[in-house]
Amino acid sequence: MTAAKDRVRLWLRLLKVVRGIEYEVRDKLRREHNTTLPRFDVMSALSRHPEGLKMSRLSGVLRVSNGNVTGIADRLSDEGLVERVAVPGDRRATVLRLTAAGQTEFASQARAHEDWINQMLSGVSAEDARAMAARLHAFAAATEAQNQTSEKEDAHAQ
Amino acid sequence: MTAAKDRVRLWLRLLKVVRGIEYEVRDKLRREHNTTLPRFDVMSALSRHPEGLKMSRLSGVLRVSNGNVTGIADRLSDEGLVERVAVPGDRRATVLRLTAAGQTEFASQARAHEDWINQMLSGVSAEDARAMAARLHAFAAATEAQNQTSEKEDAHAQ
DNA sequence: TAAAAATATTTTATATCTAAAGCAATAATT
DNA sequence: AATTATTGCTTTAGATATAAAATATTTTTA
Repeated sequence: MTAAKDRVRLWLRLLKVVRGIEYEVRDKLRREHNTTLPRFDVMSALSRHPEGLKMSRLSGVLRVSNGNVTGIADRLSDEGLVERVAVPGDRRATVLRLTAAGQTEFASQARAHEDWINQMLSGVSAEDARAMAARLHAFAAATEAQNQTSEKEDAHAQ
Repeated sequence: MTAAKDRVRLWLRLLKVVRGIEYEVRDKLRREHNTTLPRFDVMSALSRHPEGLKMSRLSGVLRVSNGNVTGIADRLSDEGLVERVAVPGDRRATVLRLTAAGQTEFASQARAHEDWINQMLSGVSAEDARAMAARLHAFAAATEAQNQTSEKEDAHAQ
C-alpha cells in the first residue's frame, strides 16, 4: 500500500515543519517579549473576545484542560495582564478578560508574531500559500468530520 | 500586503491541522498503549539506532533539553523498556537503548501509529500527499537555510 | 422542597518541558 | 604536570500539561 506510506511521509513532514516554526516562535516570544506560547495563546483568545471568556469556554477554545488554564490565568493575573470578573447570576463562574495593559502588551506581541511568520514563510509565494491553505482546509474538514470536534475555534488566530 | 496575510493564514491552518492530529495521537497512545507522545518519540529514535544513542545525542535528535530526556529515560527504564549502558573509554557518557521488551512494545506502538495516521489522512489521495510533502519539503529546506539547524534528524520518523 | 445530578472552577498528583546550576570526567593549554 | 576549559549528564526551580478528586453552586428530579 503505497498510499499509506505517502500519507505517513506527509504527516512526518507536516510535523517537522510545524515543530520547527513553533520552536522559533517560542524562542522569540521568550527572548523578545518575556512570555511563552501558552500565555500568548490565552491572550490571543481573549483579544478576540473583548468582553472576556468564561474559564471553561477558554479551555474549550484552546483545547486544553481546565486546570491548565487556571494556572496560566493566575500568572497572567499576577502580572496585571488579565483579570477575573464575577459573572452576575452565577457565583460558580468567572470571566477572564484582558486588562488595558494586557491589550497593549498583546497588540505588540501580535504584530511581532505576524512579522515572524511572514519572514519564516518568505520562501512561499502568495499563490503557493493560498493553494496549500486550501488543500489543508479541505482535509482538515475531512478529518474533523471523522471526529466530533467541530465547533472549536482555532487556538491561535489573531 | 496580501502575501503576508496569506502566509499567516497558511501558518494558522498548518497549526490547526497538526495540533488536531497530534491531539488524537496522544489520546490513542494514552488509551490504547498506556504511554505518551514524548515516550513514543524517545523509543522511536532509539528504534532507529539499535546500538543506542548517547543521552546528549538523543536530546539533540529530539530537539529537547538534556534534563528532559533524563526524566523520560528514568521512567522508561523503571518499566524495563530502555536501559542505560556505560560507554567504554568515557565514564561521563551513557548510551540509552531499547531492551528486548522495549523493542517488542515499540513495534506494536509503531504499527498502530501508522494505521492511525493512514486513517486520519484517508481523505488525502496518494497524489495529493506526495504533492504536499514535496511542497513542504521545499520550504522546510528554505526556512532551515535561514536558521542553522541542518543536521538534526526528524524526531518522529520510524 | 429535599435529594440527586449537573456545572464551573480549583486543587492535587504526575509527567513533560526549559534554563541554569552542579558534578564528574575528559581534553586542551601553558 | 597543573591549571583551565569543555563535555556529558543530572538536579533544581518554575512553567505547562493531563486526569481525577474536591468544592461550591446551580439545576433537575422525585
